[in-house]
Amino acid sequence: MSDALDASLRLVRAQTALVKRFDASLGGLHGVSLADFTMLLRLGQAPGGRMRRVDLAEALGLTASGVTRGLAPLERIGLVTRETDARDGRVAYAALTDTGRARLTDILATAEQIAAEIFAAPPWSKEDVGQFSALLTRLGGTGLPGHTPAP
Amino acid sequence: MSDALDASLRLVRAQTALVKRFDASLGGLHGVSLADFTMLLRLGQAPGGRMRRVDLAEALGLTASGVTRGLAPLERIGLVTRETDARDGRVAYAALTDTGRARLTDILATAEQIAAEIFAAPPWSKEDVGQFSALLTRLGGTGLPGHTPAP
DNA sequence: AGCAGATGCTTGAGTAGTCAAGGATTGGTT
DNA sequence: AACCAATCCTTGACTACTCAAGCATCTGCT
Repeated sequence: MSDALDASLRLVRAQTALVKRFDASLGGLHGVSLADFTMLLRLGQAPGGRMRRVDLAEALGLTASGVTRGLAPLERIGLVTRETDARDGRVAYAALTDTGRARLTDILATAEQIAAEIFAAPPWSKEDVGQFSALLTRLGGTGLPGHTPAP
Repeated sequence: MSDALDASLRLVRAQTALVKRFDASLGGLHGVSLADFTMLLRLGQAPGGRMRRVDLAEALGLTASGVTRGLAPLERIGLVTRETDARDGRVAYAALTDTGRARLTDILATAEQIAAEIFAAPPWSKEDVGQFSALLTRLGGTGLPGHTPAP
């Protein structure tokens, strides 16, 4: 088996393990999944804490229906609200509520901690993590805006 | 946002993109998903092309029920059969059929080609891929047995 | 003005997994 | 010999997505 195929299969395994770990900690401490957190985080990075739902889908690599379904529980528990556009009756915005913004701060702190733990053990040097991230970007993660790994 | 969290989120994105690509090509050419291929591949690596279902689950990072559900369509189309253990009535084996083995050969060739394409573009040097794979191993991918990336 | 096509969003149906519960079989302990 | 606990596997109910279809609204062309 080639290194390339080996790396591909390992990537799949690594992701499921990583998601499981985030889901366990985020779910236990804050009652949200990694997918929930990712949505909240992306909204938090947008100006005004709001985005058109279709743009959110694009930014997260989901379909429009994935966003509809994913936001529903967050709206239900009051972290996100739906807002309309005065000019265009088709579009609906997803916006962080004040509660949502506050919760996001806490959740982000937990997520940072989990990520730090994951990459704490060798062979992860600080440079490794940066390079690893850069390499992953090539694999389809356009990633999040405004982030450039430390040189 | 830390590099560690950034890398984690990119990993998730990269995996979904990679899976989509494999699924599209493998599905189009052979009618199987990446998950199907992974199951067949693991069986193919086992002595006699057969494993206890519970061991297959462990090897793939799935639950026992995930294996039951995942193997069902492969049994239905005749790539895998169920075998019993003469000594222990509880266990059931999953075994590649001759057809399954032949199909696996073809599918593997396609998978190798896809992986090669994915890692063909810069910044992927041969060493990068090997190191990348080694780093991924730390993230929970125990990976597949018997593979050591080229030095 | 009015229509055609594009855009934004939701919904129904399907897929791939999880967990929890349950049935069958085995093996160890008395 | 009889039971109790552990092991293997499947099934029902759920989650989180996908795609395809559908509805409402907007925009550009005539």
